[in-house]
Parts: sequence; structure tokens; C-alpha cells
Amino acid sequence: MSVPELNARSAAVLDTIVERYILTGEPVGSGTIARLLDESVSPATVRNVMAELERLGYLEQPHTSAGRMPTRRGYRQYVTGLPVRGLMSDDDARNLRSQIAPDPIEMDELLRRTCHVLADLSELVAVVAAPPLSDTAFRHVDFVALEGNRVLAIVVSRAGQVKKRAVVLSEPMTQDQLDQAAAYLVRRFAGRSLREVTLRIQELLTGAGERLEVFERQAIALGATSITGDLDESEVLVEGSSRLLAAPDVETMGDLRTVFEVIEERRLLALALRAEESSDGPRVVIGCEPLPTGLEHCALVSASYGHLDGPHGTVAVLGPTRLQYARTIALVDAIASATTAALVRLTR
Amino acid sequence: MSVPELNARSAAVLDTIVERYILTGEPVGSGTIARLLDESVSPATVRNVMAELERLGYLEQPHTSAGRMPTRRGYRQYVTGLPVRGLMSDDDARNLRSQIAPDPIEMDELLRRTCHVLADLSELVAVVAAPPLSDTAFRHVDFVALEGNRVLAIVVSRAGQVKKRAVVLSEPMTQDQLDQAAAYLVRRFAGRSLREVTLRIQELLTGAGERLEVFERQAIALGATSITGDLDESEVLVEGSSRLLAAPDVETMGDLRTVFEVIEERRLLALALRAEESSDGPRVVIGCEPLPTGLEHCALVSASYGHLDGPHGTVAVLGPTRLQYARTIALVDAIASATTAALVRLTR
DNA sequence: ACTTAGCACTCTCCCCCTGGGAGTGCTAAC
DNA sequence: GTTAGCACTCCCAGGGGGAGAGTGCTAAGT
Repeated sequence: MSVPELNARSAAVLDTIVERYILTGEPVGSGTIARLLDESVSPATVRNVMAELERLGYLEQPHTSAGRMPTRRGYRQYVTGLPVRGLMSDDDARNLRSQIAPDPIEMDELLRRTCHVLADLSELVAVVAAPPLSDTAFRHVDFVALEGNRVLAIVVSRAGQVKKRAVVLSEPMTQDQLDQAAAYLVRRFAGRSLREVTLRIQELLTGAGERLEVFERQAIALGATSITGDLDESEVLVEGSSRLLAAPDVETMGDLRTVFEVIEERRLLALALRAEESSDGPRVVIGCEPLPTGLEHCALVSASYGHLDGPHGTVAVLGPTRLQYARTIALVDAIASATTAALVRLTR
Repeated sequence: MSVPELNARSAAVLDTIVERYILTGEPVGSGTIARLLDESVSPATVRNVMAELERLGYLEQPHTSAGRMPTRRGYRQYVTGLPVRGLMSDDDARNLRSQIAPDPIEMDELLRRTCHVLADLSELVAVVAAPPLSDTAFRHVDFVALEGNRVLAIVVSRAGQVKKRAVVLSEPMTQDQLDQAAAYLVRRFAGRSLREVTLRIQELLTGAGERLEVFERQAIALGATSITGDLDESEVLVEGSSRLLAAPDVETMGDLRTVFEVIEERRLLALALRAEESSDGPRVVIGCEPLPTGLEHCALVSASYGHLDGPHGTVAVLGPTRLQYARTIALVDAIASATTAALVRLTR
């Protein structure tokens, strides 16, 4: 994008307007800004700058004789000007870590806590996408015979995630046979990522490359129906959605109903988070861009946790565009770090 | 309660007012009712009846010269006058059953589907409380060694529910030892309800009544920390909460924020449902009575599924007091039956 | 004794108007 | 390039005023 650089004063005016607007929720006039700015300028000068900023698309007016409020682009500019890291004291960060993972637990619990703490501290909607199973190593599988020809397959990942699925066998198997099959699969595949396991199993099933014992073949087939599939759907935790209703600027969020629908439809959220995934620092999305329809008037502050070559996911805060960016970015960043640390301890 | 019986005409007037109010959401005047009633009466007569109904606490006026609207008591009376069963055609019921459980699956999936279908058809918030684990029979347990001294305990109930918990051992155990312990526990306790198992384990731990091998003692101890505990917390599924925002009478629901908080705080919902539990037909709660604070302006239509001597839980619809009771009651009742049927097939 | 027509009364809601205030853009002077 | 001055625009809150819906009461009818 060929966005013209703003000179220092214009940027200062824009920042002040954004901050003021976030604070009060009302269009900001030239007088207010002139008073708030460090350097002393007259309202008239500010007006000139504002007119310029409006021409450039950073500001808009609800009507002719009202103050200005930031556009999406205005927010964007403001946010990119914010310092990214180190906004949180070491003490606070440590504190956070102990709140999230006071002692070694399992991954689900860890993520629940992460989500809870994030919702609590951000006072907004916290969203946590669990690592998709395909990224984590296969640790264990267990088959439990149910009534009929049904079998409950329970897959455990290295990090202690558990996935279960009921499958129907074409012909009955005894619990002994099931145990053998499970043991075989564990022996053969433990330690590899579930994505790899899936791949290997597919190969073994189609290519007749290898000579397999009968029971091995059976085990592989069982693994195919139970381990394989929807590994990429990562669970999404949400907490604090009721906060949206108490936000001082509910009206600005557009149709609340659709916002809640998106939140409820976890898949959409998961996609939005996935799209944002990357290894470094916190990210901010304002308005629709990569967000699903319905969130046009929301902002999403997200950061990834974990390591790209291991299990990793995303934590995020969803709120109105009028949110306290500096604070929230620092928080999300710190939470992501804390979660990463806890995750490492879990899989160590 | 010594509620005076209403004579036929008073009851008819009340019913008409309630139905009209549910339809339009506006206070109903005597003229409307006079027109709507089967027997032809004049508005003046209706006014007399209405004044009487107001004195008895069934109706209220928002202000002197507006129509009447039902009070909680008015709704209550209206609902008790509704037929309870057989409001849904057999065809619809069958249809429902096939939507919920097209083929044998596992319990969680069954309940998710139940919740989904209920939300879909009621166009309101569907709430499903899963059977607490303590009611279901113990089928299987599996211990998976994690890093450190942590062990992941996975408990499977007869119906195929899975519960996991990470526990920390005071001293390390090999996977072999863990497998032995699990096998021992299964051998010894499979088939009993988890409540019983918990009890037995407690006995064995405290009373030195029985001579136990070392590894048995170890297994029991492991079982105590992993099987025992929070069995009574039943998971609660919720779907469709965004519907509340689209309800034509959002305002009447009081503070939406607190309503959503209660919904988000599943424990509160679980308690409310548990309080209502009983074996027979659908139940309706209007306003606070046994509902948690915040739901003063909501109605809850619930019914139990399953059998009291086996796994059982509750399905419910949460909505504004102004909901279509007849339809909703029939639906909830039918869903509960369908779920019961599916559950029986699952554990057969 | 119950029902009903008639009537005065009450209260809300909506529309219109108006004045005040906040903020703007422009122009001209610094 | 900055600023004071000024006319202009537009929203918003507050104050009638009239229409409409619905009531309670009274008195007459069955």
C-alpha cells in the first residue's frame, strides 16, 4: 500500500483523537485536541490537520458539524504506531504465569485457565484455539468395546490431549483383539506426529508395499477409521462473551446478534484465528478484513503460543473497535508467552 | 396454595389475554378480547372480568389507561391449563428421533445432536445436561504415563462417556505397572455404577478390612485419585444463545447481560436443571422461583430423559416468558423421549 | 344479579417546533 | 504556516398539543 507518511504533528493529532475517542466514545472536536496536545497549537490549526487527515481517510465525521472519529484506517495507523513488546512489567508477567499454570496439569486444563485469565484481565471476550491434533505427537490409543459392533477409540497425544470417537466395526472383535491392535499401533507409531501417522496408515492401506500379518492389517484399518480424520479441526474455547453486552459502546458493534452467532459458531472463529497465525508478536485486526462477516465492527487482538514445529495455537481477545489497544496487546502477548512456557513444561 | 378457582369465563379471558400478549407483546385491551372470545360478550363485561383477574394477581397494567398483561402467576395459570402430552404427531416424533440419532453413536455425540435439534426447532436457547458420571456404570479405565510423574487417567462409562484427568504420582510407575493397575480396577469394578466404585474404593482405602497385594493397593490408590471426585458435576451443553438477541421482546427479558452470564456460567444452569429433575412429563418454570438470579424474566421448559435408575439428565429450552408454551412443551417432551430411546439403544 | 351502553377521564406516544450548543470551514490578518 | 474571527450547519433536549387507546364508573336493560 502506498500510504503517505504522516508528519509528526499529524500523527500526534491522529493518536490523540483515537485515544480520546476510545475513552469517551464521542466524536472529538478540534478544541479538545488543541487542549490535549503537548505542543500548544490553536484549534484552527488542529482543524486544518484534521481536514487533511479526513481527506487521507483516517478520520470521518458523523455529520457536518460534529467532531471527528477514527475510521478503520485511523485505528490501523494508531495501532501500528504502538510499541509492540515490553508493555508489561516482569512482575505482572510472572504473576500471570502462576495464575495460568500453578502446577503441571494437562493441556485442556491449561487452555481453559488461559482462556479464563485472559477473559478476566481483558474484560472482554477471550478466545483460545487449541493446537490441532495433527501437530502433536501420537502417544497412545485405546480401543474399548461397546455394545453391538461399536468400539470407542481414544487417542492420546503427547501433550495429553484426548480425542475420542465411536466407530462401528463390520465384524466383531474381542476386547483382547482390540488391545492387541492398540498395542501394535502404539508400538509402531508412537512419537510421530498424528499427521505423519495418518499419512503412513493411508500408504499402508492403499499400497500393498509391505507384507502385513492379518492382525496388523486389522489394526491398521482400525487406526484408519479412528485416528485419521478431522485432526485439523481445533477446538476453540471462548469465555466472557457476556461482556460484550456490558461494553459501553454496544451500539457501535453493529448487529450484536450476528456477532454472537459468529462466536457461537466456533468453526468461523477458528478459521479467523488460523488465518492470523504466525510465530511472532501480537497482531491486531480491525473491522472485517480477514474476519468473518458479522464482525465488521469488532477488533481482534491475537498472538500465537507454542512453537511452529510443535503443538501451537492462538489466543485472542475480541472486542469493539473502541478497545484499549496498548493494554490489550500487552496482555495478549504476555498470555501467549506464559502459555508457551507452560506448554513446554507439559511436553518436556 | 389456596388459589381460588377461576370460573370458565374468567379462565377463557385469561387464556386469551396470555395468548394475545405472547403474540403481540403489547398490553391487551378489553375490546380485543371481546372480539377474540368465542362467546359474544361486550368489552364492558370483559373489563369487569379483567378487573377481577387483576385483583387476583393474574394480570397487571403498565399504567392506568393501558391494556392488561399477564403476571407470572397469570402465565403459570395459563400453562397449567395446557394439555401436557400428545401435542406432537407421531410422524413428527419419529422424524425427530431420526434427526437426533440416525445411527448408533456415542453419548456425547447424541447429546450434542439433541441440543442442536432442540435449538433449531425451538428457535430459542437449548440446554442439555449430560447425565452425571456417578449414575453410569464403570466400564473401563486407562492410565497413560506422561512426562514427569504425571499420569493421564481416562475413565470410560458404560454409555461411552469419557472423562480424563491428569494426576501426579508421588513415586514413578512404569507403563506396565499402570496397565496392570488399570486391568485390576476394570476386573474388579466393571459394571458397577461409578458412585458405588467410589464408595468401595474409599472403604478399601480407609478400612484395612481386606488383605491386598501391594500392586492392588497401588491400583486402588490410583483409582481413588482418578476415578473419584467431581462425578456429580454434569456437563451442560448450550446452543442458540444468540437467539435471545433476536427475540422480538428483548427488552422484557430484563438485563440481558446477566442472562448471558448465567448461560455462560454452566454450573448455575446445571443447578437449575438439577433442581427441576423428575421422571415425568415436561415442566415449566416462569420467572425466578427456582431459577438463578438474572433469569427473573425468563421461562424454562424442561423434561428429563433417560431412566432414574440409570444415566439420566435434562433437556430444556430457555426463553423469554413470552414464549409459545404449547409448542415448546410438546417439543421438549418429544425430544426427551427421543433421547431416552436413543440412550437405551446405546447402552443395550 | 348480571350485562351492557355511554361517557368522562387518564395516560402514552408522536409530531412539531424552537433555542442552545458544539463544531466546522473560510477568510483575512499576523 | 498559524491563528483569530465569524457565519453557518446540524444535532439534541425540552416543551406543547392533539390523537388514540383503554380504563372505571354510572345508569339503564334483561
